[in-house]
Amino acid sequence: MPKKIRRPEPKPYHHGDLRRALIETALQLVTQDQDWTFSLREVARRAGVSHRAPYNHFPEKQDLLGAVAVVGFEKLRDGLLRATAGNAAPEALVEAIGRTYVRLGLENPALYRLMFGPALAEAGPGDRPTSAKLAGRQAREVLDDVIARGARSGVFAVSPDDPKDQILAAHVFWSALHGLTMLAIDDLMAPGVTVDEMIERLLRTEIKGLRQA
Amino acid sequence: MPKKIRRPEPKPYHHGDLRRALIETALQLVTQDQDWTFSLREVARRAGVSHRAPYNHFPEKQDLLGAVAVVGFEKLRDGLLRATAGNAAPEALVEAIGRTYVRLGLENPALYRLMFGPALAEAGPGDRPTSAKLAGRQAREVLDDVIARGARSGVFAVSPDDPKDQILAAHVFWSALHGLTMLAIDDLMAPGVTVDEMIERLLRTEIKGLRQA
DNA sequence: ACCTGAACACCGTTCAAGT
DNA sequence: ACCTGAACACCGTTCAAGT
Repeated sequence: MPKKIRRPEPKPYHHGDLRRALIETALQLVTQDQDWTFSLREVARRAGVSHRAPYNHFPEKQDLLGAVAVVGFEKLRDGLLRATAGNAAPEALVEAIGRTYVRLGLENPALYRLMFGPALAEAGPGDRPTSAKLAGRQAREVLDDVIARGARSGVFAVSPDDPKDQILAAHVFWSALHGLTMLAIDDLMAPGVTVDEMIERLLRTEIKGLRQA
Repeated sequence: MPKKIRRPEPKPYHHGDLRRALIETALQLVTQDQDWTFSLREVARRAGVSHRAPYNHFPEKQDLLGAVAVVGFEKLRDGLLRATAGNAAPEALVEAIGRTYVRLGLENPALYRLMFGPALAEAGPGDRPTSAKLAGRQAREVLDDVIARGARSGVFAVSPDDPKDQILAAHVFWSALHGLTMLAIDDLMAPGVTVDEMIERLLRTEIKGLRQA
């Protein structure tokens, strides 16, 4: 029998899946320390590698930020999907997805900021949309689907046969949710106005604006 | 007659109103170069002073960013005030202020990002809201006023006697406008969806959601 | 009171080597 | 192929002086 074949793990990953480890470490900085302005060197330090090592996996710091944002958007998408899993009435679905969206954003403000902040700045090779942007759009598609269901049921003033019409309606709802989440994170709401009040008021307004006249 | 009393301006402002000059220089970087991540040293360089000089007027870089954001919020407020100067019908006022808000934001994306980004992070002495936050709230008050006018005219489903009700309604509208502006700046809208389409759709939805049933 | 210049402890990124 | 370590050109902020 060879002596040390059973992986003594002399150091966690002096080689191995460093790419994944870096994303994980960065995500930890964002989620646990609520720090979305970490330095690449700090990530490398915590991952136990030299400050040069990340460049073997990400051409620029920007690309690591993008990778973290992708994970964030995937989490958001999963949460929204879970919130709309049943086949409730369209209004109830809109309420569920709206509450979930804002809650997920405020649960991890640093991650939300990163997702919609520096991570989106990359250009992407050849003007193609960045992977973070694509992940963001995929999260939004859950909203599209909820609106489409309302359109098909005839409850919403949205054409069931016109995808563009559904997408526009979903974008408006997304705008409201995104704006509220950002204003809440930035603490820009007037004193005395709570987020919960705002969510309920926003949902009532948006649903009314969406409903068949 | 004395020889050189007519201001030979040996150097623009080796002393003088450096504070204002720094804000002006930073604003130029943001507005003309669309760079809202400038360094303090770069601002000092362009202003023709040593990199230490700004610290005589701003305790931290953050405070200069805050001062720039204040100017941005004042410009936004002025624009919104101008757009709602007449006494048009409530719906027309909402449309005018909405279009103006998004237009102003997209006219200067870097400034809008700065205003709602790093500039808001400061804590402010003793938990008092930062001057940038106060300026942001003052800009929002123009929205409050438009909603209040609609409430008094009986067109909107908002109580004319309940300021909180008006503020909530204004916040919802603000959320939608802010969200759309951010999504547009971040280029997160689905391909094929234009900002103009979005503005019109958003205004129709919000006005419908606002109107008396 | 306001400015300069040197200094400190950091960055992101690159180069030249190591295995 | 992936890693290290030195190096470069920057930062924000502070200290010790200058006027």
